Amino acid sequence: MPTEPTWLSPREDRAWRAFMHAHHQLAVRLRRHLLEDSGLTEADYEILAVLSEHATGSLPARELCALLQWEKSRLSHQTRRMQEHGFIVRETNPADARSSMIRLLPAGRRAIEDAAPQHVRNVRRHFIDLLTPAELDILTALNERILGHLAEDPFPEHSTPDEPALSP
Amino acid sequence: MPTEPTWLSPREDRAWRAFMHAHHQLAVRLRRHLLEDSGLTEADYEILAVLSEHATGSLPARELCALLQWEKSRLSHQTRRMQEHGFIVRETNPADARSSMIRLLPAGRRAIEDAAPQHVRNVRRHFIDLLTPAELDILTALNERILGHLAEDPFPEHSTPDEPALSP
DNA sequence: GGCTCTTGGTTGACGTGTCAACCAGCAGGT
DNA sequence: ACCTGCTGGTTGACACGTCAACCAAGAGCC
Repeated sequence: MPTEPTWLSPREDRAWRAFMHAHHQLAVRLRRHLLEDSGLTEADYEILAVLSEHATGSLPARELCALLQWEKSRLSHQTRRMQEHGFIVRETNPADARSSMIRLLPAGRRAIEDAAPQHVRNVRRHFIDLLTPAELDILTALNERILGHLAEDPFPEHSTPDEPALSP
Repeated sequence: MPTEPTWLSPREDRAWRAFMHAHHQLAVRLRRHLLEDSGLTEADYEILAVLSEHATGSLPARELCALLQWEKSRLSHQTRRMQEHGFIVRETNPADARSSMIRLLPAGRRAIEDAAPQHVRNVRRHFIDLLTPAELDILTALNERILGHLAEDPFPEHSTPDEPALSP
Protein backbone atom coordinates (compact mmCIF):
# COMPACT_ATOMS: atom_id res chain seq x y z
CA MET A 1 0.00 0.00 0.00
CA PRO A 2 1.20 3.53 -0.71
CA THR A 3 2.55 5.26 2.36
CA GLU A 4 1.39 8.78 3.05
CA PRO A 5 3.43 11.25 1.05
CA THR A 6 6.06 13.03 3.06
CA TRP A 7 5.24 16.40 1.58
CA LEU A 8 2.09 18.34 1.01
CA SER A 9 0.81 18.57 -2.51
CA PRO A 10 0.80 22.07 -4.00
CA ARG A 11 -2.91 22.28 -3.36
CA GLU A 12 -2.57 21.16 0.24
CA ASP A 13 0.34 23.45 0.80
CA ARG A 14 -1.63 26.35 -0.57
CA ALA A 15 -4.56 25.55 1.71
CA TRP A 16 -2.30 25.28 4.71
CA ARG A 17 -0.48 28.52 4.03
CA ALA A 18 -3.71 30.37 3.35
CA PHE A 19 -5.18 29.10 6.58
CA MET A 20 -2.27 30.12 8.77
CA HIS A 21 -1.57 33.31 6.94
CA ALA A 22 -5.12 34.61 6.80
CA HIS A 23 -5.59 34.26 10.48
CA HIS A 24 -2.25 35.72 11.37
CA GLN A 25 -2.53 38.74 9.13
CA LEU A 26 -6.06 39.42 10.29
CA ALA A 27 -5.08 39.14 13.93
CA VAL A 28 -2.17 41.52 13.44
CA ARG A 29 -4.34 44.05 11.66
CA LEU A 30 -7.05 43.99 14.29
CA ARG A 31 -4.53 44.27 17.11
CA ARG A 32 -3.02 47.34 15.55
CA HIS A 33 -6.36 48.98 14.94
CA LEU A 34 -7.48 48.22 18.46
CA LEU A 35 -4.32 49.57 20.03
CA GLU A 36 -4.32 52.64 17.84
CA ASP A 37 -7.86 53.77 18.38
CA SER A 38 -8.44 52.67 21.93
CA GLY A 39 -5.09 52.00 23.55
CA LEU A 40 -6.17 48.49 24.49
CA THR A 41 -4.27 45.28 23.90
CA GLU A 42 -6.05 42.23 22.59
CA ALA A 43 -5.56 40.68 26.01
CA ASP A 44 -7.00 43.74 27.74
CA TYR A 45 -9.98 43.62 25.42
CA GLU A 46 -10.72 39.99 26.05
CA ILE A 47 -10.64 40.38 29.81
CA LEU A 48 -12.77 43.50 29.77
CA ALA A 49 -15.24 41.93 27.34
CA VAL A 50 -15.86 38.94 29.59
CA LEU A 51 -16.09 41.00 32.75
CA SER A 52 -18.46 43.54 31.23
CA GLU A 53 -20.79 40.78 30.06
CA HIS A 54 -21.36 39.72 33.65
CA ALA A 55 -23.90 41.75 35.54
CA THR A 56 -21.86 41.89 38.71
CA GLY A 57 -18.71 42.96 36.86
CA SER A 58 -16.77 40.63 39.09
CA LEU A 59 -15.56 37.07 38.61
CA PRO A 60 -13.23 34.68 40.40
CA ALA A 61 -9.92 34.43 38.57
CA ARG A 62 -10.42 30.73 38.16
CA GLU A 63 -13.60 31.30 36.15
CA LEU A 64 -11.97 33.91 33.98
CA CYS A 65 -9.27 31.40 33.21
CA ALA A 66 -11.80 28.79 32.21
CA LEU A 67 -13.83 31.19 30.06
CA LEU A 68 -10.80 32.51 28.22
CA GLN A 69 -8.93 29.22 28.09
CA TRP A 70 -5.88 30.95 29.51
CA GLU A 71 -3.14 29.67 31.75
CA LYS A 72 -3.46 30.86 35.28
CA SER A 73 -0.06 32.53 35.27
CA ARG A 74 -0.93 34.44 32.15
CA LEU A 75 -4.07 35.74 33.79
CA SER A 76 -2.13 36.68 36.87
CA HIS A 77 0.43 38.72 34.91
CA GLN A 78 -2.27 40.32 32.80
CA THR A 79 -4.48 41.32 35.72
CA ARG A 80 -1.51 42.80 37.54
CA ARG A 81 -0.80 45.05 34.58
CA MET A 82 -4.46 45.97 34.21
CA GLN A 83 -4.71 46.76 37.88
CA GLU A 84 -1.80 49.17 37.47
CA HIS A 85 -3.71 50.77 34.60
CA GLY A 86 -6.75 51.16 36.84
CA PHE A 87 -9.07 48.99 34.74
CA ILE A 88 -9.73 46.33 37.36
CA VAL A 89 -8.94 45.38 40.95
CA ARG A 90 -8.05 42.04 42.43
CA GLU A 91 -9.75 41.50 45.76
CA THR A 92 -9.86 38.51 48.06
CA ASN A 93 -12.85 36.23 47.77
CA PRO A 94 -14.69 36.03 51.12
CA ALA A 95 -16.04 32.59 50.17
CA ASP A 96 -12.58 31.08 49.62
CA ALA A 97 -9.45 32.72 50.98
CA ARG A 98 -7.27 31.14 48.28
CA SER A 99 -9.24 32.58 45.44
CA SER A 100 -9.15 36.15 44.16
CA MET A 101 -11.97 38.07 42.56
CA ILE A 102 -11.37 40.24 39.52
CA ARG A 103 -13.62 43.28 39.58
CA LEU A 104 -14.26 45.64 36.70
CA LEU A 105 -13.68 49.29 37.62
CA PRO A 106 -15.48 52.25 36.03
CA ALA A 107 -12.40 53.14 33.99
CA GLY A 108 -12.34 49.61 32.63
CA ARG A 109 -16.01 49.70 31.71
CA ARG A 110 -15.53 53.01 29.98
CA ALA A 111 -12.56 51.65 28.06
CA ILE A 112 -14.37 48.60 26.72
CA GLU A 113 -17.50 50.56 25.89
CA ASP A 114 -15.46 53.06 23.94
CA ALA A 115 -13.46 50.41 22.16
CA ALA A 116 -16.07 47.81 21.30
CA PRO A 117 -18.08 49.51 18.51
CA GLN A 118 -15.03 50.33 16.45
CA HIS A 119 -13.56 46.91 17.05
CA VAL A 120 -16.75 45.22 15.90
CA ARG A 121 -16.78 47.44 12.82
CA ASN A 122 -13.28 46.27 12.03
CA VAL A 123 -14.24 42.63 12.46
CA ARG A 124 -17.08 43.18 10.00
CA ARG A 125 -14.95 45.06 7.57
CA HIS A 126 -12.14 42.56 7.40
CA PHE A 127 -14.02 39.31 7.93
CA ILE A 128 -17.81 39.14 8.11
CA ASP A 129 -18.52 41.46 5.20
CA LEU A 130 -16.27 39.46 2.90
CA LEU A 131 -18.42 36.35 3.17
CA THR A 132 -21.98 35.48 2.28
CA PRO A 133 -24.08 34.01 5.10
CA ALA A 134 -23.77 30.59 3.48
CA GLU A 135 -20.02 30.88 3.27
CA LEU A 136 -19.88 32.04 6.84
CA ASP A 137 -21.71 28.92 7.95
CA ILE A 138 -19.45 26.65 5.96
CA LEU A 139 -16.41 28.32 7.42
CA THR A 140 -17.81 27.93 10.91
CA ALA A 141 -18.47 24.26 10.33
CA LEU A 142 -14.96 23.57 9.08
CA ASN A 143 -13.27 25.54 11.83
CA GLU A 144 -15.38 23.88 14.47
CA ARG A 145 -14.48 20.51 13.06
CA ILE A 146 -10.83 21.36 13.49
CA LEU A 147 -11.45 22.54 17.02
CA GLY A 148 -13.42 19.43 17.84
CA HIS A 149 -10.66 17.20 16.62
CA LEU A 150 -8.09 19.03 18.71
CA ALA A 151 -10.29 18.74 21.77
CA GLU A 152 -10.83 15.01 21.49
CA ASP A 153 -7.17 14.35 20.74
CA PRO A 154 -5.45 16.13 23.59
CA PHE A 155 -1.77 16.84 23.75
CA PRO A 156 0.11 14.04 25.54
CA GLU A 157 0.45 15.46 29.03
CA HIS A 158 3.93 15.99 30.20
CA SER A 159 4.08 13.60 33.19
CA THR A 160 3.22 16.06 36.00
CA PRO A 161 5.94 18.74 36.19
CA ASP A 162 5.53 19.54 39.90
CA GLU A 163 6.69 16.45 41.77
CA PRO A 164 10.20 15.77 40.47
CA ALA A 165 9.75 12.03 41.05
CA LEU A 166 13.00 11.47 42.89
CA SER A 167 14.07 8.47 44.96
CA PRO A 168 15.85 9.64 48.14
CA MET B 1 -31.80 53.46 6.47
CA PRO B 2 -30.80 50.94 9.11
CA THR B 3 -27.30 51.50 10.40
CA GLU B 4 -25.03 48.50 10.78
CA PRO B 5 -25.71 46.73 14.03
CA THR B 6 -23.17 47.46 16.73
CA TRP B 7 -22.84 43.85 17.76
CA LEU B 8 -22.32 40.60 15.95
CA SER B 9 -25.31 38.30 15.63
CA PRO B 10 -24.95 34.96 17.43
CA ARG B 11 -24.16 33.31 14.13
CA GLU B 12 -21.54 35.88 13.22
CA ASP B 13 -20.06 35.73 16.67
CA ARG B 14 -19.82 31.98 16.44
CA ALA B 15 -18.11 32.21 13.07
CA TRP B 16 -15.67 34.77 14.35
CA ARG B 17 -14.79 32.86 17.48
CA ALA B 18 -14.41 29.59 15.57
CA PHE B 19 -12.11 31.25 13.08
CA MET B 20 -9.83 32.80 15.64
CA HIS B 21 -9.92 29.89 18.00
CA ALA B 22 -9.33 27.15 15.46
CA HIS B 23 -6.24 28.76 14.15
CA HIS B 24 -4.87 29.62 17.53
CA GLN B 25 -5.39 26.20 19.05
CA LEU B 26 -3.95 24.51 16.00
CA ALA B 27 -0.91 26.75 16.01
CA VAL B 28 -0.30 26.09 19.69
CA ARG B 29 -0.59 22.36 19.21
CA LEU B 30 1.78 22.25 16.27
CA ARG B 31 4.31 24.44 18.06
CA ARG B 32 4.34 22.10 21.02
CA HIS B 33 4.69 19.01 18.88
CA LEU B 34 7.46 20.59 16.87
CA LEU B 35 9.38 21.71 19.92
CA GLU B 36 8.92 18.42 21.67
CA ASP B 37 10.03 16.13 18.91
CA SER B 38 12.66 18.22 17.21
CA GLY B 39 13.66 21.01 19.57
CA LEU B 40 12.85 23.60 16.94
CA THR B 41 10.74 26.70 17.37
CA GLU B 42 8.18 27.64 14.77
CA ALA B 43 10.43 30.56 13.87
CA ASP B 44 13.45 28.28 13.54
CA TYR B 45 11.45 25.98 11.33
CA GLU B 46 10.27 28.72 9.01
CA ILE B 47 13.75 30.09 8.50
CA LEU B 48 15.27 26.69 7.93
CA ALA B 49 12.48 25.68 5.57
CA VAL B 50 13.01 28.68 3.32
CA LEU B 51 16.79 28.36 3.34
CA SER B 52 16.76 24.65 2.63
CA GLU B 53 14.48 25.16 -0.37
CA HIS B 54 17.11 27.30 -2.04
CA ALA B 55 19.85 25.40 -3.80
CA THR B 56 22.62 27.68 -2.58
CA GLY B 57 21.44 27.48 1.01
CA SER B 58 22.19 31.16 1.32
CA LEU B 59 20.00 34.24 0.98
CA PRO B 60 20.33 37.94 1.68
CA ALA B 61 18.51 38.87 4.87
CA ARG B 62 16.35 41.29 2.96
CA GLU B 63 14.99 38.50 0.78
CA LEU B 64 14.30 36.27 3.75
CA CYS B 65 12.32 39.12 5.26
CA ALA B 66 10.28 39.51 2.12
CA LEU B 67 9.62 35.78 1.76
CA LEU B 68 8.56 35.34 5.36
CA GLN B 69 6.79 38.68 5.65
CA TRP B 70 8.76 39.39 8.80
CA GLU B 71 10.00 42.64 10.24
CA LYS B 72 13.68 43.15 9.75
CA SER B 73 14.37 43.46 13.46
CA ARG B 74 12.62 40.18 14.11
CA LEU B 75 14.78 38.48 11.54
CA SER B 76 17.86 40.02 13.04
CA HIS B 77 17.08 38.76 16.55
CA GLN B 78 16.09 35.35 15.27
CA THR B 79 19.19 34.87 13.13
CA ARG B 80 21.42 35.90 16.01
CA ARG B 81 19.88 33.19 18.19
CA MET B 82 20.10 30.63 15.41
CA GLN B 83 23.72 31.51 14.78
CA GLU B 84 24.42 30.84 18.46
CA HIS B 85 22.73 27.45 18.01
CA GLY B 86 24.97 26.74 15.05
CA PHE B 87 22.17 26.40 12.52
CA ILE B 88 23.19 29.27 10.28
CA VAL B 89 25.85 31.95 9.87
CA ARG B 90 25.53 35.58 8.95
CA GLU B 91 28.21 36.69 6.54
CA THR B 92 28.75 39.96 4.75
CA ASN B 93 27.51 40.23 1.20
CA PRO B 94 30.40 41.02 -1.17
CA ALA B 95 27.95 42.64 -3.61
CA ASP B 96 26.63 45.14 -1.06
CA ALA B 97 28.49 45.92 2.12
CA ARG B 98 25.29 46.92 3.92
CA SER B 99 23.59 43.63 3.34
CA SER B 100 24.20 40.36 5.16
CA MET B 101 23.82 36.88 3.79
CA ILE B 102 22.19 34.15 5.83
CA ARG B 103 23.80 30.80 5.12
CA LEU B 104 22.43 27.43 6.13
CA LEU B 105 24.97 25.27 7.99
CA PRO B 106 25.05 21.47 7.96
CA ALA B 107 23.61 21.33 11.47
CA GLY B 108 20.69 23.46 10.30
CA ARG B 109 20.04 21.29 7.30
CA ARG B 110 20.12 18.20 9.46
CA ALA B 111 17.69 19.79 11.90
CA ILE B 112 15.11 20.69 9.28
CA GLU B 113 15.42 17.36 7.51
CA ASP B 114 14.85 15.54 10.76
CA ALA B 115 11.93 17.73 11.78
CA ALA B 116 10.02 18.11 8.55
CA PRO B 117 8.46 14.66 8.07
CA GLN B 118 6.95 14.57 11.51
CA HIS B 119 5.78 18.13 11.23
CA VAL B 120 4.07 17.42 7.93
CA ARG B 121 2.42 14.38 9.47
CA ASN B 122 1.06 16.59 12.21
CA VAL B 123 -0.27 19.12 9.74
CA ARG B 124 -2.07 16.29 7.96
CA ARG B 125 -3.38 14.78 11.13
CA HIS B 126 -4.81 17.98 12.56
CA PHE B 127 -5.81 19.80 9.40
CA ILE B 128 -5.63 18.21 5.96
CA ASP B 129 -7.06 14.85 6.91
CA LEU B 130 -10.11 16.46 8.49
CA LEU B 131 -11.29 17.93 5.21
CA THR B 132 -12.37 16.54 1.89
CA PRO B 133 -10.53 17.89 -1.16
CA ALA B 134 -13.59 19.97 -2.03
CA GLU B 135 -13.74 21.42 1.44
CA LEU B 136 -10.06 22.15 1.34
CA ASP B 137 -10.51 24.15 -1.83
CA ILE B 138 -13.41 26.10 -0.42
CA LEU B 139 -11.43 26.90 2.67
CA THR B 140 -8.49 28.03 0.57
CA ALA B 141 -10.72 30.30 -1.48
CA LEU B 142 -12.26 31.95 1.58
CA ASN B 143 -8.95 32.42 3.36
CA GLU B 144 -7.35 33.83 0.25
CA ARG B 145 -10.22 36.25 -0.12
CA ILE B 146 -9.55 37.51 3.38
CA LEU B 147 -5.86 37.81 2.63
CA GLY B 148 -6.55 39.63 -0.61
CA HIS B 149 -8.77 42.12 1.11
CA LEU B 150 -6.14 42.83 3.74
CA ALA B 151 -3.52 43.32 1.06
CA GLU B 152 -5.52 45.81 -0.96
CA ASP B 153 -6.62 47.74 2.13
CA PRO B 154 -3.32 48.43 3.84
CA PHE B 155 -2.98 49.68 7.36
CA PRO B 156 -2.80 53.48 7.46
CA GLU B 157 0.91 54.07 7.79
CA HIS B 158 1.97 55.77 10.88
CA SER B 159 3.38 59.05 9.49
CA THR B 160 7.02 57.95 9.30
CA PRO B 161 8.28 57.18 12.82
CA ASP B 162 11.92 57.99 12.13
CA GLU B 163 12.03 61.74 11.46
CA PRO B 164 10.42 63.34 14.51
CA ALA B 165 9.17 66.29 12.42
CA LEU B 166 10.42 69.01 14.72
CA SER B 167 10.71 72.75 14.06
CA PRO B 168 14.00 74.01 15.48
C1' DG C 1 -6.71 17.36 66.18
C1' DG C 2 -3.04 15.99 62.79
C1' DC C 3 -1.63 14.34 58.01
C1' DT C 4 -1.60 14.37 53.33
C1' DC C 5 -3.38 15.75 48.84
C1' DT C 6 -5.37 19.00 45.97
C1' DT C 7 -6.63 23.58 44.42
C1' DG C 8 -6.08 28.68 43.38
C1' DG C 9 -2.90 32.01 42.71
C1' DT C 10 1.65 34.50 42.53
C1' DT C 11 6.32 35.04 41.20
C1' DG C 12 10.79 35.01 38.52
C1' DA C 13 13.26 33.62 34.65
C1' DC C 14 13.36 33.03 29.99
C1' DG C 15 12.39 33.25 24.82
C1' DT C 16 10.14 35.87 21.70
C1' DG C 17 8.16 39.92 18.84
C1' DT C 18 7.54 44.98 18.23
C1' DC C 19 8.91 49.56 18.22
C1' DA C 20 12.03 53.38 17.89
C1' DA C 21 16.57 54.78 17.42
C1' DC C 22 20.66 54.35 15.35
C1' DC C 23 24.45 53.52 11.95
C1' DA C 24 26.88 52.44 7.75
C1' DG C 25 26.82 52.29 2.96
C1' DC C 26 24.83 53.19 -1.54
C1' DA C 27 22.53 56.46 -5.07
C1' DG C 28 21.19 60.72 -7.22
C1' DG C 29 21.65 65.41 -8.02
C1' DT C 30 24.41 69.62 -8.26
C1' DA D 1 33.55 66.15 -4.79
C1' DC D 2 29.73 67.09 -1.66
C1' DC D 3 25.35 66.86 0.38
C1' DT D 4 21.02 64.69 0.90
C1' DG D 5 18.10 60.94 1.11
C1' DC D 6 17.22 56.15 1.07
C1' DT D 7 18.18 51.25 2.22
C1' DG D 8 19.73 47.18 4.89
C1' DG D 9 20.72 45.82 9.23
C1' DT D 10 21.59 45.97 14.32
C1' DT D 11 20.54 47.12 18.94
C1' DG D 12 18.04 48.09 23.42
C1' DA D 13 13.90 48.63 25.83
C1' DC D 14 9.65 46.91 26.60
C1' DA D 15 5.24 43.96 26.59
C1' DC D 16 3.72 39.43 26.36
C1' DG D 17 3.18 34.24 27.16
C1' DT D 18 5.11 29.92 29.03
C1' DC D 19 7.18 27.19 32.34
C1' DA D 20 8.56 25.65 36.80
C1' DA D 21 8.67 26.62 41.50
C1' DC D 22 6.49 28.07 45.32
C1' DC D 23 2.91 29.15 48.91
C1' DA D 24 -1.25 29.25 51.38
C1' DA D 25 -5.84 27.60 52.11
C1' DG D 26 -9.34 24.06 51.57
C1' DA D 27 -10.75 18.83 51.54
C1' DG D 28 -10.50 14.17 52.86
C1' DC D 29 -9.16 10.77 56.00
C1' DC D 30 -7.17 8.51 60.15
